[in-house]
Amino acid sequence: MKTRNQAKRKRQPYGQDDTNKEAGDDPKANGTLANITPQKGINKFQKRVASRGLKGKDINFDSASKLESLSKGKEKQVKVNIGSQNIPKAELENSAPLNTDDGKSSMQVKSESEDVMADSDWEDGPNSNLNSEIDHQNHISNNISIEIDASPGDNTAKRKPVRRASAEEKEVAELVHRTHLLCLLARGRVIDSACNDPLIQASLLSLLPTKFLKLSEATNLTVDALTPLVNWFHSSFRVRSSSSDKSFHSALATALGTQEGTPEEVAALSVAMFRSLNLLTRFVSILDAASLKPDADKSDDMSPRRKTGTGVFQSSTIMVTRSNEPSTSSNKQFPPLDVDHIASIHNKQTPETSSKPSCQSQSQSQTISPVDDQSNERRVDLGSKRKGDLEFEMQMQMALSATATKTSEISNTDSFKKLKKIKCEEDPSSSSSSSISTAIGSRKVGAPLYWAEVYLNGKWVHVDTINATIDGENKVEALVAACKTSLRYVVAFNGQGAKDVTRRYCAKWYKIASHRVNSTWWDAVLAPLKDLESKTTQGIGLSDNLRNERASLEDMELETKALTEPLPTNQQAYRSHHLYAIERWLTKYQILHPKGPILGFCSGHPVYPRASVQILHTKEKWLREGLQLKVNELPVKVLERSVKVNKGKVTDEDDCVGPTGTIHLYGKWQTEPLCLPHAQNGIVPKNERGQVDVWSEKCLPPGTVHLGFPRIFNIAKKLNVDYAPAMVGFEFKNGRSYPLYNGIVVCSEFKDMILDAYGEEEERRGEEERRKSEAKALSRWYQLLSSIVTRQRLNNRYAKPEEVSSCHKNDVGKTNDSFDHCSTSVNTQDVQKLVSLQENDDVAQTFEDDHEHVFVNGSLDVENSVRKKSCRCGFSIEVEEM
DNA sequence: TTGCAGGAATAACCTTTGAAACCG
DNA sequence: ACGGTTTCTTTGGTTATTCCTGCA
Repeated sequence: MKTRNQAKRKRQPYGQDDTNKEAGDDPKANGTLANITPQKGINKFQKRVASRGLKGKDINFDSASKLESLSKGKEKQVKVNIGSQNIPKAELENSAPLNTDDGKSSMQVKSESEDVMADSDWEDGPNSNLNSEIDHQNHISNNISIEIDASPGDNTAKRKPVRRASAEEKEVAELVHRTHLLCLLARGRVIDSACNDPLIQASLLSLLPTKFLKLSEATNLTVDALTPLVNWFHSSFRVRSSSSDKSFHSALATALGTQEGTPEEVAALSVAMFRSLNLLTRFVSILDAASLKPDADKSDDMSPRRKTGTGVFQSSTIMVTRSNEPSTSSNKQFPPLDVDHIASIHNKQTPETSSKPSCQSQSQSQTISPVDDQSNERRVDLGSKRKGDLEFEMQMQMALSATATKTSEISNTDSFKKLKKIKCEEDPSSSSSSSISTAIGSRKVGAPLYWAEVYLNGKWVHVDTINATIDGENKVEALVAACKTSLRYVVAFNGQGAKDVTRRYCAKWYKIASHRVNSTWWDAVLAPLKDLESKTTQGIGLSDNLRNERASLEDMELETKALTEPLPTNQQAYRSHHLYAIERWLTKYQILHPKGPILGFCSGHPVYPRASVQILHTKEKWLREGLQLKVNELPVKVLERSVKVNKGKVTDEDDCVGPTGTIHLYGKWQTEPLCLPHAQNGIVPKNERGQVDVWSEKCLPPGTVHLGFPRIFNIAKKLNVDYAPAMVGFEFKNGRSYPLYNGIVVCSEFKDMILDAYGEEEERRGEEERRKSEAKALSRWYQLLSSIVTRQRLNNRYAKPEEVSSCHKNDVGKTNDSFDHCSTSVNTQDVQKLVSLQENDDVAQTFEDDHEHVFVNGSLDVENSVRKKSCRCGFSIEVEEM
């Protein structure tokens, strides 16, 4: 049996910690990719999309987003439906005492709308004082909408209504997120396997200048040795922002032929090239999955692409679907610090780009122009791009043109010279930002989404040929952030396997942790892939030992990185930081134990390791976990009992804070495994209520067992065995909690005896039930047939001769029909006997008269102490047995 | 302009073992 | 007076999270 609490825990938790606890629900049992089906997510997602299409008028996303745009000062007419409580403003004003369940939101809307509507037509509306109560009710029950004419000057519209995601929306978002992740993983594996194609590798080798061929024989390659190769590749392969609908493998071949492709293809080609040179190489991709949080997807969900069903799941280029995050401000396109040079380009380029954009940039501006037919590139929804976005994209394209065509014939304006100059001055890694490629349809333009990792001298080295960057793992995060992409999952693919290497590229794990899916699930998904990845011997014949060493070395490296994260400088980060904590952000039920060591300070607050944070519980709650307090332990924290507990009781007594007015909390270190009194002489130790609280098996007194069967207490009682009702939880109803019982607790030695007797008793009960139901059926047949016989007899006696024959026929027909339907449950012979009995004149005579029923004792229902008595005429009554 | 702190708002979670009135 | 039955009632405090505002 499930208590309410247990049932409620199905709800999706917010926190990361809680998320991990939820692992039990996850499809991790078999750990293979095939077993972790995205079907549930797809179904829910489709359902949601479908429902969105129909529910345009609801207060949900649609209205909320309309109001949101209203708040941004655009003049719009907005319809607001407040669920079923849609009351015109005039009524709202005149019905102050109106007490509705949703009264709060009604009033809220009212106050927020008052000024908005001051100039509206509402003033001319009918006087609601004239409305009768009935009219009023009608208004409420009919779905009336409020129309608001908002003008930019309205200051009440400044504050947009806050609509928060429900638990269901969160669940859907998470399922979509998981499904998307699985799709992206699958995509990564496709690319990885394409990189192993011998034909492609051979073609790449044939393209390679001979001086690089010797790299394949070198043993101790350094980063520097790779630089010329990377530069050569960077200059030989151009990044194009379009994609085709071809399979990835053939698209890759095409890209190889034209030496031009999407970032994904170019990165894949670079991986293939390294592999062709016998370098152990991974294809690395940022899995930019749909957001885990519902709100972040709001703008996306409204986009036509998803609405028409050609979204993430059907796109052939999953990696480059549109951004999930709404663009908020053009200024945010560039971070202030780490990528200063981008900002400098931004500043320098703006006047020139706006005045004379190059033809190249125009031809590449398919993300801006909705009517670009110059190429067969996919058309992309304009969405809600603003001036800042457009500017940014133009500048990006300028930058792109500058690098992608630096050896070609395209205009060689001053701006390009400047770009190149900047590029040369900067170190190779930061130059990447000026030569950022463009992902089609993405507002996360230029984010490095794909690169390679080459295994050099015992270390996986970041190699981004698209941006001509080597060993720039520390810069990826800043670049990604600069391009409004989130670096939540960085996955390295190799040998049909995959490994999460996010840690290598992420300095501030606490910032992304909450945007990542439940780690238990993710680890379970990756476990088989990680195995495949570590087993791969791509190009190098490694022994098992060496491979394991390599894998564990990397694991250690990532682990070290995870454990040595720098202290955040803002306090808020410590609220849910996985490594550090400060005292002020601890909850009521948390404490630092031991209080130390101090790892540093943040705004004057000492920083402690998160591992020192301990959960506190009351004595009772520890008991439920099978733990009891050690002797002489004092509470580490004492809380004032909440007002509610004292409410309704005599306040005078409770004003003085005594032991009853406080809550004593203890830490786990103050507890020990539960040591309950042992059952003795067949007597079950009971609590003060004469029962046993069975929160779990741990809470059972030693020597006893829990028999969770209905009615089993009867058996124990009958056998004269000592027992206690098993209280298994609470049901919360009507503002109160009721204990839930499930079976009994008895001493172990009686277990078999009771179970045997219970089995027999249940068998007997089942038999009795069946017998009763048969008897009931028989009795009903009896009644039916009696009435038919009576009717027939009346007809025979009083009806005219011609009617008799027809009536007789009808009745017989009816009876036969009934037999056809019910003969299975009732012995037909019995019924026939009854019929013949009733046809006997003597009996018929009895019924014919206004006879007095004569009841004979029928069956007794033992459970309800009800005896059923029947008259021979078929009439029966139920009598309670005293 | 940006990031942070702090406050406010909100959704979800957690709570956790009758009593008074009535009637026969 | 007593014992059994019916009716009443349908939380609200705490926490996590997010949004907003003001400030540096």
